[in-house]
Amino acid sequence: MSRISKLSDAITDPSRSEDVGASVYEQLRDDIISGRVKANERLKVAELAGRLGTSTNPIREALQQLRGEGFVVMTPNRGARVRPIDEDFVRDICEIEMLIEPALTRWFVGFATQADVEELERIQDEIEALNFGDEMKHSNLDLRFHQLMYDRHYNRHAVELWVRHRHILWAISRGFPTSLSRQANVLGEHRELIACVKAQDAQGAADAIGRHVEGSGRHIIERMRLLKR
Amino acid sequence: MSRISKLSDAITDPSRSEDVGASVYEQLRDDIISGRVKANERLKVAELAGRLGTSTNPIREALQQLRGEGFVVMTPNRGARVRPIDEDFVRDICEIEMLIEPALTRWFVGFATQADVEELERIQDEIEALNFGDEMKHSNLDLRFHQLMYDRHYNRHAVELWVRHRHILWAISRGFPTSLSRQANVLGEHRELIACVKAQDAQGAADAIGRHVEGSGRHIIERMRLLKR
DNA sequence: AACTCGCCGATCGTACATTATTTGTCAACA
DNA sequence: TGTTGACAAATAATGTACGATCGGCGAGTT
Repeated sequence: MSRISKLSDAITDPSRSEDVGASVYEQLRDDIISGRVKANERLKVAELAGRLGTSTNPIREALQQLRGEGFVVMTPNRGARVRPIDEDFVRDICEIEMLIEPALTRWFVGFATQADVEELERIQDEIEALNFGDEMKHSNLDLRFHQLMYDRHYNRHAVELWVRHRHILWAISRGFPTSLSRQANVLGEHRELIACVKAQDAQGAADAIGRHVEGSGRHIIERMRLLKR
Repeated sequence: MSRISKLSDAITDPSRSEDVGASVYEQLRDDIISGRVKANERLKVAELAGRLGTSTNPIREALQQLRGEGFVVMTPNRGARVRPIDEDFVRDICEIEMLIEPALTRWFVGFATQADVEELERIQDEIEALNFGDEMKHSNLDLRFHQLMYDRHYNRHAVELWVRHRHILWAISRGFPTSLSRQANVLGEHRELIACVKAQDAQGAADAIGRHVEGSGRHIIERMRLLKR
């Protein structure tokens, strides 16, 4: 396994020239999401090719894919620019999630089995035991928690949207510390969610997940503001 | 000028055989959405290049973009396959729209000016005067109608999602006749929507647009079923 | 029958050619 | 003198061609 996200701010070392391929995409995507490249900055294929130690074709294809996902905007014969990943972007995504996730959750309440509830509780116990000690582990547990609810939903398109949005938000908030207040809220909302599933209260569960998403978005935006100065 | 649009056996639409401006991307996308290429069919770059009269690079880039948008799935060193565009796909998209459009509409009710209402009524008058006589013209008018409501929304991401979904649905339903019952419903829902905007009834408007989307999706799915046999 | 080797086909990466856009220079003119 | 226009050179995107590499598949050997 040779996928090491050898970062590389503005200027990269051409040291490792072998391998790569699809990871050019990941590199560019990460650079955009994490704000290493500035908003609306022009992305020249030749320059990127030099930086990443490949030729132009992989760059071009990666840019096209990113365009399809909406991370860069391209105008004919004028190349690509990075879409600004700012507070508005986070707000936009979170607002969409505040529409989608409650709907997915509502469905889950009508579908969950006793085993599902127990699994949710098990994961939640792990999360609380970990108590935000390891960012990576916490993120994985949290992912499992929500995946358990969404993964079996029939609307694959909506779930994919959720996955993509979650990836983006995670990439943005990676490295941020989670405030104590937010930590408490996360645990509370998860517990409330489980209770609603147990009680078969679909509306309550939807409301809880709505607050969960909203709080998460708010927290990320506030962290972004802090980082700006 | 060496652009000879060398088309193309069974698969191409003869209507625009020499449209140079039509990009490779649009061609492939249309072929997928309209079902001209079968679900899960393999998309070989060399073959497509031959069919569309270009070399392989434009094809590769178009495929990458389509991958970003979710129309094809690609596995490393094994190329691209078509994501099936079936009833489930339409249902998934419509369900998402049934979440997003009401939210956008709700915002519009709180934002609309007198001039907006008048413009809506003007467009609606045109739609009714046309009375589904010309599919293309009707589609454009309908687009203007909804664009007027959504285009100024602050959540660009949500609006883009709407635009993309609308494009897909339009491409699928293009060529289908609209049933008389559906025609009546469309007009009624538009009028109801305008009335709610006038009365500043956000909830009513959201409900109306929800029914509008749901009805539209149902209609498309039923047409797809008819075409299947 | 299972495993290996080598061929075929297709993708992936590199290099090059072409075309479009931007930039810079200079001269004509008010 | 400052502005504008055209034209030329640079810059970068788009398109073409080709070799390298990987995965599948069947023949042949043990």
